[in-house]
Parts: sequence; C-alpha cells; structure tokens
Amino acid sequence: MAAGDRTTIQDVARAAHVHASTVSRVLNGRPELLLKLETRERVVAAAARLRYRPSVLARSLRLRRTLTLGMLVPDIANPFFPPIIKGAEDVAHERGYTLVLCNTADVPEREATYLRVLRERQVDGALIASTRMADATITALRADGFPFVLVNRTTQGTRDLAVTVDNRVAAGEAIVHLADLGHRRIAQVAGPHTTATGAERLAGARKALLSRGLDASLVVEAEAWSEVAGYRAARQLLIADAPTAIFGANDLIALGVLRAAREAGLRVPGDLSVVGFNDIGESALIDLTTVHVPQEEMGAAAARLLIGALERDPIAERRVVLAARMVVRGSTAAPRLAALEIA
Amino acid sequence: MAAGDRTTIQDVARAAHVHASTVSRVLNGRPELLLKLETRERVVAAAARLRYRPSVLARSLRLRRTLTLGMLVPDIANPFFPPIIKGAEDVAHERGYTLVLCNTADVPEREATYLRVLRERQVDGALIASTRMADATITALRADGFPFVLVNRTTQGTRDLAVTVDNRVAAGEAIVHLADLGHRRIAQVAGPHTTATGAERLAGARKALLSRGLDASLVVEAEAWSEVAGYRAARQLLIADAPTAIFGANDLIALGVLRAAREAGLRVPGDLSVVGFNDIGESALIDLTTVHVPQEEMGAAAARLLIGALERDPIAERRVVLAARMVVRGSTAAPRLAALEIA
DNA sequence: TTGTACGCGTTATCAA
DNA sequence: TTGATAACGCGTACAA
Repeated sequence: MAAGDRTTIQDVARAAHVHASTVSRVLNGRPELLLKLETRERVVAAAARLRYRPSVLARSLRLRRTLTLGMLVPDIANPFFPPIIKGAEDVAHERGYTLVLCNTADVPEREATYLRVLRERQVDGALIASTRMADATITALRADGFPFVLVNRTTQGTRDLAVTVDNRVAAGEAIVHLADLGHRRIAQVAGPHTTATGAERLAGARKALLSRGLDASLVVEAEAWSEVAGYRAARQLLIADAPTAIFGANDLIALGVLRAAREAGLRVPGDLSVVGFNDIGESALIDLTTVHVPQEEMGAAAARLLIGALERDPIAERRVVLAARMVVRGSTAAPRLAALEIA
Repeated sequence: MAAGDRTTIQDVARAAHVHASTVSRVLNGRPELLLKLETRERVVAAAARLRYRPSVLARSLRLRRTLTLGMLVPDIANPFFPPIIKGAEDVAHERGYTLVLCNTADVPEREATYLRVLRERQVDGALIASTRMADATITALRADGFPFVLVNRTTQGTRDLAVTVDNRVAAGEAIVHLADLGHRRIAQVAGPHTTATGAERLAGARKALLSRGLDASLVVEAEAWSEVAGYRAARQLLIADAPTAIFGANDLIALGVLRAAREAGLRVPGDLSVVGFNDIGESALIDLTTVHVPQEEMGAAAARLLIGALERDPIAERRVVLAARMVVRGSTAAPRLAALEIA
C-alpha cells in the first residue's frame, strides 16, 4: 500500500457500482445530504472492504488546505521546548491537524529555509517559538498574510498573535523574593538583549531592584540562552565583590551559574542564592528556585489560537498571557551575615 | 500567499512566454536536458520575479512520494526522546525530508490513529520509537510493505530495519561495575517485560549476576519507563534486607530509585549505589552513573537507514547497533562494610 | 529544443 | 437522488 497499489476513490466507486462523486458524498458529505440509505450502505461497505484511505494529498490540493501546522523551535533538545511541543501536538491532533517539526538550531538561514519549506508544503499556519527570529522575517510573514502564532515571544508594536507570560512582572517577583531574603547585592545574568524575552526580563528585574533601592547595574549578558553561556557570564560575576544572589534569565543560564559557583567554591544557597526562570524538568531535580512557566499549556494555547484563527473568522483574542508564579526551592536562602557585611 | 493567490507554474510560464512544461523542465530537469540557455534564463528570471514556489502537494501527488517521514515517539516530554528526534530531524532536513511528529502517549489507540494518519498523508516512511507498540501492529505495517525503521527497539525474529544498542551487553556491564565495587546484593528495577528493551536489559543483567555467582532474583518490575514507576518499584525493594546496589533499567527509573532512597533515609552512594541506563541530560546533573546511549546518533542513524531504504534499491544494512558505554559518576561507590556484612 | 496531452486522487458544481 | 465534468498544480511521454 506504500507504493503504487493504493486503493482510490475510483476503486470504491466501481466496487459499489456508483460514481466516484457519490463515494465522496457518502464519505464526507453532511449526513443530511439526501442519499438513499441503500446506496450509502453499499459505498460504506465497499470502502471498508477495500480498506479505502482517502489521499490527504489530493484532498488538500483540491481543498486548498492541508490541516498541517508548522512548529518552529530553536532546539528540541533544549528542555524548555518539548513540553511546549507536546501541548501543541495534543491540541493539533485533537482537532485533526498534524504537526511538522522544524528545528531551526537558531540559525537564521535555517529558519528561512524552513519557512520556505513550510509554505511550499502549504501548511495552514505556523507556531513560532524561535526567540531569535528577526522581526523582519516575521514582518514578511505578516505582509504575506501567512497565519502564525508566536510562542513565548512577542514582536514590537504589532498585533501578532502570541502566547506569553508576563516576563517583566515575573522577573520582578524573582528579584523581590531575593530582596526579601535580605540580599542587597543581586546580580543578573541576562538573556541576549536581541531577544524580546531577554529585554523584558532584564527590564522587569531592573525595575524591581530600583524600587527596592538596590544597585541594578550588576548585569552580565549571556550570549545565548544556554548553560554554557550562563556559566561564562557567571564567571565574570563571581570574582571580586561578588553578589550574594544571582538571577539567571532562564533555567539553563541558572544551571551555568550553579556550575560556576561550584567551581568557585561557593555553596548554594549558603554563599550564593540562585534563581532561574521557566521551571524546566531539571530544576526540580537540582532544587532550583525559579519562575514556573506552564510550558505545555503554552503550547496548547498557541495551537488553539492558531487553529481558531484558521477556522473561525473573527479572532477571539490576539494575545494570551499565561500566569507565571515563583517556585521556591533550596537554591535560595537568607545570605550569610558575612556576605551581607561585605555589601 | 497563504490563501488562493498562489503563483503557479502557469503564471511563470505566461510571464516567460513558454509552456508550463518548459518551466518544469528548467526548474527540475537534469542540467543536461538540452534547453536553450536563453529560455532557461528567461524562466528562471520570471520565477524569481514572481517568487514562484512550487506546490509540494501537487508534486507529491504526481510523483507519488511526499518527502515526508513520520516520527512516532511515546512521549516528547520524556528527555530520552528529544535528542533522538533532533538527530533524525537533522538528517531528514539535510536530505530534503520533512518530519511529522507523532506523540503516541503510549496509547495503542493513538498509535493506530497516527499510523492511519501517516498513511493517509502518504508519508514515505516512519521512524518508530514507541517501545510499547505491539508486534502485531508492526507486522501489519510490514505486510503492507510500508517502510519503517525501529528506534531503540526490535521485533522478534524479523528482519525489520532497526537501530539499537546492545542492551544485554550494556546491562551486563552495569552489573559488573557494581560487582567490581564489592556489591553482593544487587537488585534490579526492570523495565516493563512487555517491551523488548525491558526483557533484554533484564536478561543481560541476570546473566552477569549469575556469572558472578550472585543472586539474580532481586528484581522488581516497573510498570512503565517512568520516574514514578521506578519510585514505586524501589519502595518494594528498600524494605527489609535491602540491596546495597540497584540497577534501574533506565535513567527515569533510576531517578525514582533515588527518590525512594532519599525518602528511606539512605545515602547514595554511601548506603546504596545506583546505576541507570541511557544517560539523559538529567543524569549528569545529578551525578548518576549510567550507560551512555548516543541518542542523537541513534535518531540520525535511523533516519539515514530509512531514507537509504527509500532511495536506494539494495538495502545496505538491516540493523545498526550503536556502542553504549558506561559513564561512571558519583551515584556508585564501594558499599559500606556494614552493608556488605548483612549480605 | 519546446509544446501537447494526460493523469496523479479529490471534491464542488451543475445537470439530469 | 445520483452522474458527469472540471479544476486543484505539477511532471512526463510523446509529438513536433
């Protein structure tokens, strides 16, 4: 059945002694489509007997829609994304859609290639979870009228569909948590400033620091949202005059911070408190305090938003902002007195 | 461009003052297809100007192949799979294929649905990483001549294409490692016996235990390949007469063992040594000794095998067995004397 | 060297 | 209530 010997609608038509169009009507038409019961039964029986499977290809060609969604992520192996994909996949499957997975590796060229592939394949729309994708690329999509939903990122001054959390508020809460513990020297390992998410978390944290009368200038920017980048950045922070607490702009970065701290002989949370962002699976394992982001829900909401836009005419909402709440674990605690005195 | 206003090959033909078939030849034909250079240029220019994107749909319908692969995994959120998917996706992308992701949630019904969907979509083949999928289902695929490659699992007595590691040997090495440390009471939390992988690891471990003259009957089977299942099983093991070492059939199970040990007040590796299998990302973080399985390579190899089978006539190899090697970390160490004495 | 004609498998529309 | 026809967009054998 994989090769040329497909059973087509013609075969069924022949077997049921009707015309192909009748078969199509029986199989897809509204139930109240005025068909003689006997004909209907004959067709259904023939289809079952021949194990007829309609060709989605031919149907899509005719219907001008593929019931297929593209899902662009920068890196499937990054633990932040699988739950998002899962949520999206669940909803898509439930609504009869299929997901084409695109791992962009955060390489602009590859993003472009994939966008082209997706459109050649005439996917009905795309879920874009690439933080890095240039606004220009997205602008082009928008201009072409290609339906898409942004996941965990936004674009400046547009009405693009998007599902996010309130990064500013959540980052602020992370800072407040540390400040409440008594920390005075709180540093940040920020995400790449080229990403909307990075900028937002930085801004939120900064605002919270200032409102507490704390120094908001202890910032090193990680060059990527990765453990390695977090590690490198943290090393710059953990030299002389080290902070007593560090807010990592995401959990991977925080993991890098923890590694740097370990290498520097610092005890967490004894000498240093660390907070992350996202609450990926690893965080619970290593007892990292972080901001919980409902990843699966995020993916599901994005898929719902996209499918809704594809199937309904009036779009219900343009932006979904999910709640993010702090999860306090062992990586944060009151700083030691000695550390405080330094400050 | 998302909606009806697609540029078709006809548009290009008109613009270049040639027939559509000529456009097709220029764009896809072998270079040595005898075409006047000037015509060729005119067509290429027109195509570029109109931003022509061939319809993969129409092409697939005509060519009877979609350059699409199905990828079935039981759970994307299980950290074992993302690297596999990534490896597969990389190779697929490189060779012009697209990956359709299917999360079966280990539900037989959903597997069946997906298999149907994949065939209606006429994917050229599938990568099957569902451990649980019944051999019967697979037999049906084989009977239909549908191309597929098994990933990290095999089927009994068939010549199905598969990429695996040698579970027996690797599980044996894990046991030997523990025995060499001096452990005498080594228990197993085995994977579900309904899975080939589970059976193989159990057999390999058992053999190694016996060859060392050790008791091979300390086995509890986890009802799934999950942390929770590992935790539940371990609780049965950690009562009276507890073992000094436990081999978990995969890392998630081992994670569950660790949690159970923590709850039981046991120190790892002081009171209990633990070994896992797979070396998922989490393992390094929590210092788990385990058997490294090259997941990304596994996915890549599977994709290569499948694409090879699809594109070449003679199949190069039917089974690829990747090397798995032990990674010794902090979760194993010589047992305390007291523990040995009990045994 | 290029054009003609046809078919891939569906479904919508019109006619009967 | 059902059949015939056309069209979705493309590739290719054959003709010119």
